[in-house]
Amino acid sequence: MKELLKQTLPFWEDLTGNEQNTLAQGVVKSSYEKGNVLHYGGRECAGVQIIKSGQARVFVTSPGGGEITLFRLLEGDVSILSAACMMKGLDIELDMEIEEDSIIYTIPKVLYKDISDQNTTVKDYTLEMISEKFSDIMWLFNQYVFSNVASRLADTILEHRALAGSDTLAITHDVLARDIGTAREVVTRLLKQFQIDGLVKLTRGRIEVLDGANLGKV
Amino acid sequence: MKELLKQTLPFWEDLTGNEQNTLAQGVVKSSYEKGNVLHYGGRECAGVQIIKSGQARVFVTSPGGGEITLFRLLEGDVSILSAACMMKGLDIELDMEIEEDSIIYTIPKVLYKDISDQNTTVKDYTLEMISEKFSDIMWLFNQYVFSNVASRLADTILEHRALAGSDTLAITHDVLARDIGTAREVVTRLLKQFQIDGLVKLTRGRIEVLDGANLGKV
DNA sequence: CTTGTTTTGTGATTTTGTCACAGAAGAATC
DNA sequence: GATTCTTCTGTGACAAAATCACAAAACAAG
Repeated sequence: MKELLKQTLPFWEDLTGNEQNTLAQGVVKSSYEKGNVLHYGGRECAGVQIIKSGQARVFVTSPGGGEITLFRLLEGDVSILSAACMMKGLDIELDMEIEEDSIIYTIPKVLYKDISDQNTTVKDYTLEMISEKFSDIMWLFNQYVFSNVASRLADTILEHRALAGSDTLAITHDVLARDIGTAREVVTRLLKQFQIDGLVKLTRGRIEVLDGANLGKV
Repeated sequence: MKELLKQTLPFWEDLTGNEQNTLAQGVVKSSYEKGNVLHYGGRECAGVQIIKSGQARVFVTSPGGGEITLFRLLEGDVSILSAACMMKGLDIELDMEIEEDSIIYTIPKVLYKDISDQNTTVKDYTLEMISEKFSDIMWLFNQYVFSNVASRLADTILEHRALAGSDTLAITHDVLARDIGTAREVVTRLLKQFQIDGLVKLTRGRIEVLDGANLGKV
């Protein structure tokens, strides 16, 4: 247990032995199945989450049902936004969908807050993590506002390729549509064109990247 | 001078007399004329800025020349994002356009950083301000992604009305287009429709809100 | 080898963005 | 006060993307 915390929390060594113990004892382990959806927002949130195994997708939702993926959490990632509610001034609504059966350790918000109040290194870490996510989302915002759908789609496919570490992706048009915040039909039509252009090869539930270099230039 | 700092910086009273003096002496005063554009981003930034008088608009720019306004700075506001470069992990590109002749006091980034490193209250303030901006931009992102242009336009008009404190706004279609990140022609067409619907009255360089209540429901 | 479910494909329509100008309102100059 | 000049607004034509409404495959399970 302490081993996991030591590996994932950069400030671990700066904690006192006492703080380390409190943390290690307070951490809560949970398992989630693929398809589960958690919600953070308003005045309620889980706390700082550590992904022990599995994969999750953090996204925003429109009243009309539309979605756009902000980022994914992979094994070893630490999610600070799931503790947003404890930050003064930070009031955002997020959903998290478990994409692969996951085991997640949660540092309850009160526990994290106490340690953060006492320990400057932890506070610095929090600020840094928030800043990082802020940057990520600014980047996404720019992409969304200023790029056309085709190039956003191409980028997402390349991201998924990097994630999978393979040219063959087990992914549906629907997932891609949710990632980039558009309609499934639009993705289908564009992929069709990508295939005609020789960039990808399509089969049901599967996309094979044939020409990553040119896909990146779309 | 100290008076201004005391009024705008909530952590002022928590500083030591020494820190207060260092700050007061280090602050730089500058004046900017309407139309000036400043850029923050990458590894360079001004520092924490205090708007003594005037008005400015902070926005992002696309390679193709498109713009979208993130927020405005008014008299008495403190801009923390203009010091983004000193925050580890926070790497964003922003522009700031002076909309009214302004006098701005800047706390140089090194100075702010030193004080922030020594004083927990200042660090808390920084985290809170960043979080607030993060929230604002998440809200904007949601608006942009999930609302149609008409309702975004209506909302912006109402914001400008609140800002001006009057139903008659001295504003051009172009400004509104930059605010909501669309083309000027689109704004012209929509405003035309708003006028037909009896929501606003249009004259050159001027929009009069006739029915704010229904404009909010667009 | 049916029956269901998930995924993909397509046409028709609407909304929004882009391009290319034309016209109008004010400001500046003669 | 008439004329240029500049800024702002209006519009038609077209392209890109979103939305709606289904149909057709592909696969899974019984």
